[in-house]
Amino acid sequence: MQPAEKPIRVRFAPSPTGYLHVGGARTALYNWLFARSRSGSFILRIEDTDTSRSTDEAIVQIISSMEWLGLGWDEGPGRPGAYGPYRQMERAALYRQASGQLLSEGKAYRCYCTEEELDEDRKRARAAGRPIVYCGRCRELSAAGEQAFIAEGREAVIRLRMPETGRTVVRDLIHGDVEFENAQLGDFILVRSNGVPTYNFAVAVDDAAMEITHVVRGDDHLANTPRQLILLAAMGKQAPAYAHLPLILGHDRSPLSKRHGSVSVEEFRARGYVREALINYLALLGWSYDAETTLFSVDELVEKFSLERVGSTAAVFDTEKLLWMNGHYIRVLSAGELEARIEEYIKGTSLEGLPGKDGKPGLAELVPLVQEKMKTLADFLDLTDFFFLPLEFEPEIIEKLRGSVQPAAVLEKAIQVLYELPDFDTGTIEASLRRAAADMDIKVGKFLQPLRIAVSAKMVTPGMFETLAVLGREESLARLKAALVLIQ
RNA sequence: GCCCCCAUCGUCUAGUGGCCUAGGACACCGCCCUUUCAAGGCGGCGGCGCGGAUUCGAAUUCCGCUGGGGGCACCA
Repeated sequence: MQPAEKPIRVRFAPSPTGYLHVGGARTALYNWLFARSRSGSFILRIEDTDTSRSTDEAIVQIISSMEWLGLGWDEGPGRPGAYGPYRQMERAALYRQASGQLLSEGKAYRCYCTEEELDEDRKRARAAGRPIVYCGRCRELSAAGEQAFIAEGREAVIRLRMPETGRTVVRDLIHGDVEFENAQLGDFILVRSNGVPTYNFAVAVDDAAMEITHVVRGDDHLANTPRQLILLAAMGKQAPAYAHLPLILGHDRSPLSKRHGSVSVEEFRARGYVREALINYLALLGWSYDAETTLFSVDELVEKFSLERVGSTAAVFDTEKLLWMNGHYIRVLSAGELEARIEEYIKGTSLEGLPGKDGKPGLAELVPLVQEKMKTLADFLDLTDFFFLPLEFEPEIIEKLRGSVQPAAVLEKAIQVLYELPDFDTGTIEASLRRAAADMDIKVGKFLQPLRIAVSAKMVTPGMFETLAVLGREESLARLKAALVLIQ
C-alpha cells in the first residue's frame, strides 16, 4: 500500500480589482468541487500585490458573490487557518525573507535597468525576431557598478537568475505535458523597485508556504507556470500539480468581457438568476460527466466532478442555455423556497413590501400562478405587478381591447356572471365563465382575452380563472367596469 | 516577431481505431396539449476546419496548413 497521501489543498486566488467574473466563479467552483470531492481544503487567497488596482470594496464584493453561490472556504478572509494571513500584502515578511535568501545564494540579483533601456531592448529583440526577454545586463554587475547606479539614484528590482539552456516541462492535468524552452523565459522580476513582490513570485512563495497540492486556474497562466516551477525549485520547494482551465469566451469568440453583457456573478444575481442554475451551468462549461446528463444538483456535482473530465477547449458562454436552466431550477424549487427567493429579490423594486399588505395577495397565493412561467426572479415583477400597482393602459393595449371579440358585450356578460356567483373560487369562476362563453358562442380563449386586458392592462398574464380568484370579486368587478368605461 | 494552447451541429458537449447511418442538451422549425404566455409531449433541421500520411478501417494516430486564443509587463 502506498503511504498515505498528503491531504488535498487547493486555492482560489482572485486579485481584488473588480467584481467576481463568471470565469473566476467557474475557477472557484472547480477548485471547490475538487476539494469537496476529495475531502480536501479550499483556501481563498487574496492576491492584492497590484496595489494601484486592488480595493477593499472588491474584496467585499468577491466574498459576497462566493457566499451567495455557496462556495464556502475553509481558510481565508474571515476564516483563519494555520497558513494565514490570506491577503498577500499582509505576507510581506515572507516574500522579503524568500527574496533575501535567493539573493544571498546568488539565485537572484538586483537589476538597475531603466524603463527606457528595457523598452529599447524589447524593440531590438522584436526587430531581430528574438524572444522578448530580459537581456541580462545586470546579471554580473560588480559591486562598484552597483554603487555607481545607486549613486545615480537608480532603484533596483530583483530578478531571478534563470537557466539559459534546457527545457522545463509542465505536467498539466488537463493539457498533458507542455514543454518550454528555458531561454524563452528570461530573468523575470521577483520584487518591484518599491519592494512589492510580483505575481509570479508571490504565487510561488504562497503556494509552497500554504502547502497547496493542486493549482487549478485559468489557461492564461499556463505560460507562467515554467517560471513558477523554476522559482519553486530555486527555493527548494516542491511544486504542486497544475490544471489549467480553458477560458470562457463571448459570442464572438473573444474573451468574455463587459461588452458581451453581464459577466459578474453580482449582475446575474441582480437579474434574477438563482445560484443553482449558475452553479450547474458553470460546472458544465468545460466539464461533462457523460453523454447524457445536463442537470446536476450541487451534491451530485461534488460526487461526480473530476479534473480528468474537464475539457481543453475554450467555451462560449451561452446566456440562452443559462436562462433555460434558470427556469428549470425555478420550477423545481419548492413553493416555500421560491417565495423566500422572491421575497428577497423584490427588495428595492417597485413591489417591495406590497405582497400581503392592505388586503393584497401574498406571495403564497401568487407563486402557484407564476412559478412555471418564470425564467428569472425578475419575471415575477412583470407577471404580477398588476395585482399591486395602478393599471396603466397604453394606447396600443386599449386598441387590443377594442379589437377583441365583442369586448363590451363580453365584459358586461362577465360582470353579470361574476356578480352573481355564489362562491368566488377558481373552480366556480372557471365553470361560469366557460358557460358564459358558450352562451355567447365565443371560444373560451377569445372570451377571456378582453377580461385579461381589463384586469391587468396586459396581453400576457397568469391563468385568468386563478387571477380573478386571487384578485377577489370586488376588485375584479371594479376593473372590469373600469375597462368597460375605457372602451366606450 | 518569438513561445505555448485549442479545433465535433449556431452554442455547450459525448466520442481515446471498427459499437458512428456521429449521441445528448440549449436555441431554431413543425405538430400536439391549451385560457394568453410559458411549461410539457412528439418530430425535424443541423456538425467531425482544410490537405497529406499511417491503417483492412480514422472524428479518433502523425505531419503540415488555416483559423481562434493565451503569454512574452516593476498586471494578475
